[in-house]
Amino acid sequence: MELPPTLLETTTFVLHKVGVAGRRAVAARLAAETGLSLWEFAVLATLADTGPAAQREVGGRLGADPSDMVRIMDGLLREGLAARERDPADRRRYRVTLTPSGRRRLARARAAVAETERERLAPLSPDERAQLHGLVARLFHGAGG
Amino acid sequence: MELPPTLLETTTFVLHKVGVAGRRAVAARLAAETGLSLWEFAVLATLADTGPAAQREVGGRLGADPSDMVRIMDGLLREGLAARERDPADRRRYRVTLTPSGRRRLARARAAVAETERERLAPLSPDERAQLHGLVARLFHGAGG
DNA sequence: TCCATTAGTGGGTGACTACCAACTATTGGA
DNA sequence: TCCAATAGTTGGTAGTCACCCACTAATGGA
Repeated sequence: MELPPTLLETTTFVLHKVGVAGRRAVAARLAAETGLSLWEFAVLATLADTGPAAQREVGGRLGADPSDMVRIMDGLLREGLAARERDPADRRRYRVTLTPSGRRRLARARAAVAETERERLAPLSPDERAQLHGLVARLFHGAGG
Repeated sequence: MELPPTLLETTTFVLHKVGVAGRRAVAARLAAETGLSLWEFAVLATLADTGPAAQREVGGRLGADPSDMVRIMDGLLREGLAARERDPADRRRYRVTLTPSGRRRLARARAAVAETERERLAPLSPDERAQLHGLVARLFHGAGG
């Protein structure tokens, strides 16, 4: 692909290409090494980072539709990576928790993601990687998610 | 969206989010101000940057499937932004050219893209924008497109 | 002259994403 | 006690994206 200068000079364009390729790489490795989808990984990570939570709260954090959350959670339950029980204080809610098995799977997933990350960012020095992360993080927050 | 640290610390993740949001913003503005899709813009830009070319060559440069190129080109022809005639030297090929009208539309499109780019990258100083562009460009080439 | 190859075309698919509407069970306040 | 609001669930849609196959017309070399 010998892209024309007009496109190569557009930061947004290159950024998008790199972002999509990166996401694909992470998703592929995650699936191959842990059997998890990106959404499943995100949910497990959320549970680990913020503790047990209602299904809707997890979905809200990740920007996932409640109806999609159900299906993601179904998969995690089926594999015993997460557990859910009704919240005694409000029985409409679930209290979703990470199981020990889920915690182990998450550890493997983190490693897979980190490894892919290392590969993809290999052209940059550690300083540059930190720079890049800082810049896109600012854009991320600046754009309101 | 209060994303969990695990995801926020993953450069690939944030990069993807920013990339997709940026692309959407550019596409929306492009559509609103010029009626062009991103692919149509890319094709016009390619024709302007590299001169008249066969349909397949344009598609090859952009990484677009030949069958998709046909449909994109149909739209451009319908609006009189591009013209195609059979290449006399090899009548299987088309020789696709940019019309004056296409050139004017492209100019407007470039302005729309540049404006959106300015908005999206507003949180960064000019130096930082250049830095970001340099970093992602290296990743783009490093990853082989 | 025959045939493998190439440019362009038309029709279509499968994956993914992000949605939406309608429903049940439950809650908490009027 | 009644009811609006909420958590979760089910089923389904619409758009995009990147493909793939089969076909025609034309080419150029054996």
